[in-house]
Amino acid sequence: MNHLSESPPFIQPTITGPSAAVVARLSQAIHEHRLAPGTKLGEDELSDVFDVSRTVVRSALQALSHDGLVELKRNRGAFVAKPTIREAREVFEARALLEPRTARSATERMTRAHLDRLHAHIEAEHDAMARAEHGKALRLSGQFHIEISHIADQATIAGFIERLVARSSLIIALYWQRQSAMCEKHAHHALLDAFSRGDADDAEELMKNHLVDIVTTLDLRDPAPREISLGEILLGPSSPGEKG
Amino acid sequence: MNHLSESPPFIQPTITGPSAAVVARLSQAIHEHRLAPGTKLGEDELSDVFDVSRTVVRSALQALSHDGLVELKRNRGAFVAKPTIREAREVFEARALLEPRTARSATERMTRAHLDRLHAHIEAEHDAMARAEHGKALRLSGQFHIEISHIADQATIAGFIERLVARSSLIIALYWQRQSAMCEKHAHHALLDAFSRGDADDAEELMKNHLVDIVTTLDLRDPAPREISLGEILLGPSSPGEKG
DNA sequence: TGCGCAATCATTGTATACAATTTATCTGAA
DNA sequence: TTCAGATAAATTGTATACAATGATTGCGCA
Repeated sequence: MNHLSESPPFIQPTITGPSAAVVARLSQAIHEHRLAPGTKLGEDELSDVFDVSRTVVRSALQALSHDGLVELKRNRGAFVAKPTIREAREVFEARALLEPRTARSATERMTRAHLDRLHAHIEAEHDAMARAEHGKALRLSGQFHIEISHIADQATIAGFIERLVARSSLIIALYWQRQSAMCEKHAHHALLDAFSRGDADDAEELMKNHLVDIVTTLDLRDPAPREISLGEILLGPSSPGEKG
Repeated sequence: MNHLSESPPFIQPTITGPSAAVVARLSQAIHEHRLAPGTKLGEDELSDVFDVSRTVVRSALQALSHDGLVELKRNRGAFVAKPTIREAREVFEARALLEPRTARSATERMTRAHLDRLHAHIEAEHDAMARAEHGKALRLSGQFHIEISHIADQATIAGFIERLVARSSLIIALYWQRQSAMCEKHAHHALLDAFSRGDADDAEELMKNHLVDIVTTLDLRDPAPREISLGEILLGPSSPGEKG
């Protein structure tokens, strides 16, 4: 179709060389929910799959861990990150702090070329949805936010938003309630409309509401399934079976 | 004196093991301006100094590069990062977006223990200033902001602020104008006062102004010293000596 | 004398070998 | 049968050896 179809992932090239390719493949797989949170990422296995040495695999895993996509446990290995409910809330609080203002800045700097690019992006999202390619649709949906942050032309903040969007993908994988990603499409259309009208106030407000909507579709109620408290739940606090 | 005197650096343990120690030593040295921006960080040299293999040095350098303290140039080596004026502006725009609201949140969660801790911190800053230990004073000054972000109890945002403070240290090393860090002390005192009064509005406003003050003490005017334009400056635009 | 080129040197990037730790399996006794 | 302990296998952490790239120096030529 267009350049968005197989576009490389969004993590900017903090690292280069072969490990960058491994980072790209892994992060794309995580963003498309082909790798579920908690999945073990064995070094030998990855070096075998990608036909590179463990050295570059380890470098890639370290990079991914810095971006919050992978969790490294010493002497235990690498796992696809599994954000807790608390972390999920924090991520969207941070996004609420950064993205509305960024949408405003983007509006002020928006050019015709930018608008065309965003329009093509939404088309690609729509396409993926229509073909029921949910993973790809989700990845593109996140990338839309990143495109906006880049238009705002604040590399530092854009970097933060990239990290937050990446973690949001994991959060959605874990805590998504409904199957309807329809609202996404509508919200993105509305944003594009505000951009094309040059209405910065509206863009800021729409982004703010959009983020609230996303959180609303998540189930972030405090769950019981914490292994530590299991004994307490069954036996009451300070049971003799649990030591200090 | 107290635990703040030789406290470990603030980068939270994303990595563990020997490389964490290398990261700690290097980042502290950078924060205290003992390592100037642009300094080459040779792998062999570092592995010799810290008595570890190049493997762990490389891991440490990669971690530092992700935190923005070190710049990795492929096949060229690692250098202490040298933020441009543009990046400097971006960093403080990001801080302006995050820190005032964080100061508000911190106020709302502030306990007596937190207040005592911040008070001790300011004392340590004052001490370092009095002894003319400028590097240490600067590091503690940045750490004050990080302490506040931790009190706000938003790990994700706190992580961003840590990165921004780290880069701010480099920015100050490059673009500081006056020698007077006095304003810092006063501003921190005023913030502590707002915290102890539980005045969230005031804390937010003070933090906002404090950040503006810091930027004011920097010289972020567009400079000529770009090597590319040197020829143009001396010979006029599109001189035959420079090729496209 | 000044410039361009080439060979040498130094440094970084990658792969592999070894050490340390964790996990799984097996044996044996209660 | 079940649990504990010990041994074996698998995996990760670290060090070192080799390859590739970039910087430097010296030579030759104009």
